[in-house]
Amino acid sequence: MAVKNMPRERIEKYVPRPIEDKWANEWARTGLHETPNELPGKPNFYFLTMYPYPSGQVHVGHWYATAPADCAARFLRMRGNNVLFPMGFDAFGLPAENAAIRNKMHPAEWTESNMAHMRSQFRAMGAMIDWRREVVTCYPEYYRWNQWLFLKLLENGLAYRANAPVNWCPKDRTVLANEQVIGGRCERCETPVEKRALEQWFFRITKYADELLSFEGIDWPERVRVMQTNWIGRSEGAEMAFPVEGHEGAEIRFFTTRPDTVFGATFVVLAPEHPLVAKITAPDRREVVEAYVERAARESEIERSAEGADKTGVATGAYARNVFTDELVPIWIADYVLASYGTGAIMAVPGHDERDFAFAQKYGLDIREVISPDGTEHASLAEPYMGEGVMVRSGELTGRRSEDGKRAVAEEAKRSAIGGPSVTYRLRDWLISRQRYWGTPIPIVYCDRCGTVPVPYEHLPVVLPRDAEFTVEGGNPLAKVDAFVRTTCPNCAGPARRETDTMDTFVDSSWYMYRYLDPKIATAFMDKEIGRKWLPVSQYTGGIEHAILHLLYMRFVCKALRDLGELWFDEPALRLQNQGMIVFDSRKMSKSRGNVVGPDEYVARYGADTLRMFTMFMGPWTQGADWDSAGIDGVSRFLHGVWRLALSARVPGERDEALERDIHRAVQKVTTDIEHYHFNTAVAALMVLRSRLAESAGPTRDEGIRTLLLLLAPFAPFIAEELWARRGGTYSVHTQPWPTYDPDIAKAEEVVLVVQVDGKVRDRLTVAAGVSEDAARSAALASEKVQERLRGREVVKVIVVPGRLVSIVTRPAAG
RNA sequence: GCCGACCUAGUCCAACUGGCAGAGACAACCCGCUUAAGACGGGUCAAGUGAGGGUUCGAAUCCCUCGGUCGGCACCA
Repeated sequence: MAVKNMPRERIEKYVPRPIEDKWANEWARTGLHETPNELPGKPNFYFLTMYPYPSGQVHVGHWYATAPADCAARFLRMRGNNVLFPMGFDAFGLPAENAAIRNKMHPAEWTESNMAHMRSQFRAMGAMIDWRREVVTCYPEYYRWNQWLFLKLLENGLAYRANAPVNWCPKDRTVLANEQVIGGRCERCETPVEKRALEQWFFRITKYADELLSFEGIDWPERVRVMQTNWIGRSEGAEMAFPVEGHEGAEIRFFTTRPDTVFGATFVVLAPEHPLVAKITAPDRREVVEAYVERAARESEIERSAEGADKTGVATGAYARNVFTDELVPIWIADYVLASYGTGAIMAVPGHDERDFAFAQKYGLDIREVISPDGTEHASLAEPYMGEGVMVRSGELTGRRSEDGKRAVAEEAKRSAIGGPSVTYRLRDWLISRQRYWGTPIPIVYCDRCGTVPVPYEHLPVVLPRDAEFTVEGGNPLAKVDAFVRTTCPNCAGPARRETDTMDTFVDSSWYMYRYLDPKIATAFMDKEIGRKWLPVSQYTGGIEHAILHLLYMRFVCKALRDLGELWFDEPALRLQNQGMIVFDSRKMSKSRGNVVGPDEYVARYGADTLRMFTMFMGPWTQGADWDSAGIDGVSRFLHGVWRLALSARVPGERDEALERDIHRAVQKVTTDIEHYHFNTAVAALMVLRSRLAESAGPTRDEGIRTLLLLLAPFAPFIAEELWARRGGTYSVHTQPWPTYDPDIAKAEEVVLVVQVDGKVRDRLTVAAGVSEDAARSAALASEKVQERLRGREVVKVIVVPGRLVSIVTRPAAG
């Protein structure tokens, strides 16, 4: 190759670090990342990415989340939008408290120093963060609005206190939301969770269950929608009640999705925690029942499910009347019935439910067929039949389709005032109380005279006291701070005690996107004037691990605030894009596993630009990746190559139309790839363009280099800025308009047309790109090689795919 | 157990609405540069798409069965 033999030009070596430091300073000095609330002629675009927990270092997981998001945000800015890309810290939470116990350092100090370090790391990354808008949730300026939110919800019946069996983590010594219990274990420390009955505060998210099932008007990934839908778990059916025999007024209420099977309800099962258990248990069964209830309370969910399909239970000795068959059926208790779902009781239909079948078999209870697939009665059932069919042994309803029977039974229940059609959800109300120090104090005071009294709005914030003792024995340090606990009642001025529970940190993150707009405003949770310019969020990105928890709470709070007249939209974020998780050796990275990969050494060795591009190059962003730094050299070589290319001397030559086409193609490819978050293929397109330009000459080469730098800017902002400046471009490359492309130029002039005969490629013809179907067909049929194959055969069919191929189908010629 | 995603060169990954399996990168190998190694630059090599079946002129792509990996849910009545 000609280029190869030319004397190598002496070009200064690319040394990333000094350049990156220089531009980071320059950007800060010139306020390049400060987004105004309005920019004439440019529409606002709110690009939100999930804020991190200030664990102490920005690890590669954060890079994986942030660098591609930043790339997309920068792209949108170059495309003419006024883009807001804020960042903050989810600064409350357990690790700070645990660190306090370990290191004798106050959680506030620990958090503060972590945030300082992480801010500088984000700066090194080059992300276009507008730090003037930073939100830090552990500052009173922030959390006073958590308290305000709590009071608002309380005022409107959306927050309440209840004694409920809750998930208790014995290690963290706090209550957990259902969402924080993974497989019966604490999400954080993996300790088996216990059940405890405690007075706790809840947010009434279930009120919005149905609305949360609708994703209308928002463009969210199917995967997240499915996960949230399953989590909410809407079930349609009927609620009904059977009276308890010999206990006037007592009845067992239950929910069923199969009211059509009620004629097969041969017993009733209560959860061990069901309030009626003590009342109805027969005297001779009392001892056994109490022992069972006690054992069930003691056992963790892990222990319970460890018993697997082997169901346990005891009879109460009491009976209920199945009002449809008019039979007396025994009432049992068993822990396979959950107190927290439906009414905590079921009608058991062993013939048509797997669990009830197993239970009935074990305890010798009646199994009756009431739904038959074909309408014929069977004497016995070898296994339960769960499908639809024809009702049998069902009184007046015998012979009906089970689908109709559902409605008929529910209506009958309504007519006889024992129940009616009903909907139940798997979703439970959101338990927000945490027995920990490092969180938002719940603004409630308990007064002996006035009871539970909300702290008046004008007394907010209830400030978390600084002095607290953090001990290994745990318990809530806040409860031991006398000066905090002891207070006066806002109502009667008498002595009172403060609530010492703090809020779940998911409360903080359920509305932080509103606070970014003006984190300083002291008169409201958000500056609504500014809010109208930005909200709802145009694009939200974040880890798929938040598909349920955070994203559901955030939607709920948005709807609640809307109903309180504080917001004017139904959904907080119009579009959502989830990146996959970054793992190490196929395992989640976590501090406890000690497999967290720190990015700093890579930044030191290769520069931030290389690491940024590498996080985007590893594979499809949505898919996640196994961290393997093996490929990072490829990206590094690419940037070195761009450096040499951009600083090389001009090469004299003619205009190059083929190169021009390649440039337009690259612009097209990179543009559409970023739009679809296909960063990996966009990087590949940049690599192609670089190598094409490296072997080119003339004015088109110069234009191409300019275009390459513009395309590179969102990916590798530092080197792009440096090279742009060195080539005489005006500051900053990041405020230049994004290059445009002409699809006509990008299109190839000539294409290779593949000609198949009976599925085998027989010839390739070079034809003009826009060639008509007819022309393609005749060209193919005219080909000599094709003619050879057609000898003695008859053409049955010719398929033409414009610009791609001609497929000729033949059969032996007749005769 | 149920639901979903994924499985393509040694490795990570591309491939539009079904149309010649390859864009890019790593590794390996070769060449250049170098006293040498490394670094750097240039090049070469490589799979018939997890297995089996089906639909189609044509399947990595659509359908069915099975296997593997990873998620979500998991006694939810």
